Amino acid sequence: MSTAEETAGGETSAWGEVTPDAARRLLIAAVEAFAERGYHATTTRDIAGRAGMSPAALYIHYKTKEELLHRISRIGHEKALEILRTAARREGTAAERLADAVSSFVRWHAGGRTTARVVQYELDSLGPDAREEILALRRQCDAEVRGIIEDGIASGEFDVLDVKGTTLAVMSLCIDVARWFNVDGPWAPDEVGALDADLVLRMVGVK
Amino acid sequence: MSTAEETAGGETSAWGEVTPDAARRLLIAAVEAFAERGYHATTTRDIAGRAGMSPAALYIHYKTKEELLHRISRIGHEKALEILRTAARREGTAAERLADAVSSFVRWHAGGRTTARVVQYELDSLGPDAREEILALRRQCDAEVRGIIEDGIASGEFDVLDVKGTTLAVMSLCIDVARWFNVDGPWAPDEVGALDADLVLRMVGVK
DNA sequence: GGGGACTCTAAGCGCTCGCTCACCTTCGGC
DNA sequence: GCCGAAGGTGAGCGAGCGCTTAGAGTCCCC
Repeated sequence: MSTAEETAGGETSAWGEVTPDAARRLLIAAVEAFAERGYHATTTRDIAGRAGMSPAALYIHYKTKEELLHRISRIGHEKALEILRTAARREGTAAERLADAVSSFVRWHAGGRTTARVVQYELDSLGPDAREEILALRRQCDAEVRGIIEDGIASGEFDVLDVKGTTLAVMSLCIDVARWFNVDGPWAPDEVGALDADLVLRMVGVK
Repeated sequence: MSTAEETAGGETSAWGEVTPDAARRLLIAAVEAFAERGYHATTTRDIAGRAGMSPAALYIHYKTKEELLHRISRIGHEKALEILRTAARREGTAAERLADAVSSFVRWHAGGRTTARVVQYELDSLGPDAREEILALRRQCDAEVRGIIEDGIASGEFDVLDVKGTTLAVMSLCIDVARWFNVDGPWAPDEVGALDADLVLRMVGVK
């Protein structure tokens, strides 16, 4: 049960808010199809077929194919933001919070690679308005990470030359996991999370 | 340095080997179109139009639209490999060679973002045979970076826990530049290259 | 048990896609 | 000055696209 299980791993919880059931099945089918082939190469017939429905059924629940991508992007970014926000606001030193943020964010990208891939790489397929809405969420994600780094500098824990650039690099490390991570590869999401957390701490001058 | 210059920056040199002139113009037009809209969202009419030709002219020089992507991917990966190989084989300490590799590789991704975007993110749009050929080049790129890191460990310069994971992280940092870099943004390619080189040296435990 | 809301389907519309084909130029060699 | 190759065009083919529509099945409330 590769696909269903992978999607179930940490993602169905996020799709739980999507109702009714048929709409959720279509959305999950769309995530899988977009992740595999890309938004433009995916046909509405393919999405409906994966959900076990006729092509027309899609349009009962969604106005257009783009609305599916929009919904997926928004829910995915909200989940990403929640992950980072949780890590940023917990108790602990800046180093602990940064390591927590990176490892959980990386775990999300690795374990939910299907969703993460769509969320991170299909943004440009959205129309201008939808893209701007999603970009605002993305800036909030950046801000959470930057906040932790600034805290660490203020407390003297971190030694950082360029806050904005280092923040971008941290995000790069996390997001790029969605590009290369392979479920059948040698790593478990936990391992990549721990490894990248260690590397990020080195980047900010801890140890 | 708009599109023409950006393309000229480090890329037309690479396209110089493409002849005749019309074939090169089509190829450059395809790079721009693929980078802007993605492979599947780009039409052959758009490519031909950008090159100032009729839609049919494309098929005099290329058998299919996919052949264009294949050619772009191969030439781009060969250029990337050449950049990394040059840095890996120069004189100097492992730290100097790693910093050189990262900064020049990042400069290529930032300055030639148009090409790099196609090369790094449109791989899955190729057919199985072509993809496998390109993946072989990509593995060679990884190997060059891993080689430098292993040299640094052997010489005692670097302190690295996981060679394979650290190599992947270094590549992530470089490649992801193609996703976020904006020509009109606050950074010059040189600056990003220097910043990321510094961060990578921290990751391998130098300083 | 009849009516309305909701869900889904079969069929297909209009359009654009990748690609082809018949034909037209341009030009160097003799 | 004629000829064949090379490089180009306008028109258009078959296919598949996103999406619509007319109508059938199902369920719940009265």
